[in-house]
Amino acid sequence: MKFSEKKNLYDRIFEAVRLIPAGSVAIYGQIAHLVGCSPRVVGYAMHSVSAEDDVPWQRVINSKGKISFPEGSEGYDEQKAILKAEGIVFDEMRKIDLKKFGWEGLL
DNA sequence: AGGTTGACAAAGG
DNA sequence: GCCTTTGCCAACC
Repeated sequence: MKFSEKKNLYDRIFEAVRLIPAGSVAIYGQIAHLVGCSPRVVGYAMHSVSAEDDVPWQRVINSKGKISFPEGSEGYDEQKAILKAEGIVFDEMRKIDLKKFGWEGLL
């Protein structure tokens, strides 16, 4: 029994994202694998998340280790601020070192 | 009911 | 290392 698969797919994705510990980040593909669907759906679900939801969507980034928002946008700035507050470090290219902060999942 | 879109990923050129 | 193509699956129009 992994997650509440009785719920909708989005809810499963949200739960998976909630499992990400502070100070770590996960890529879409990882979440997708956890819930058993394609990364696109994860991205769509993230966009569907509301501020009222208790989902740390900011800890979910793309496989390049970068924030999936266009730089200079509100979402980008906010997400970067939160991640920095959680201890995530950005390099010169504004990328996150997945070697250190990459979430190992349920490993 | 059907076509398009999407905060993506992996492989190929 | 960058751009293009393919796969992917659910939500949205």
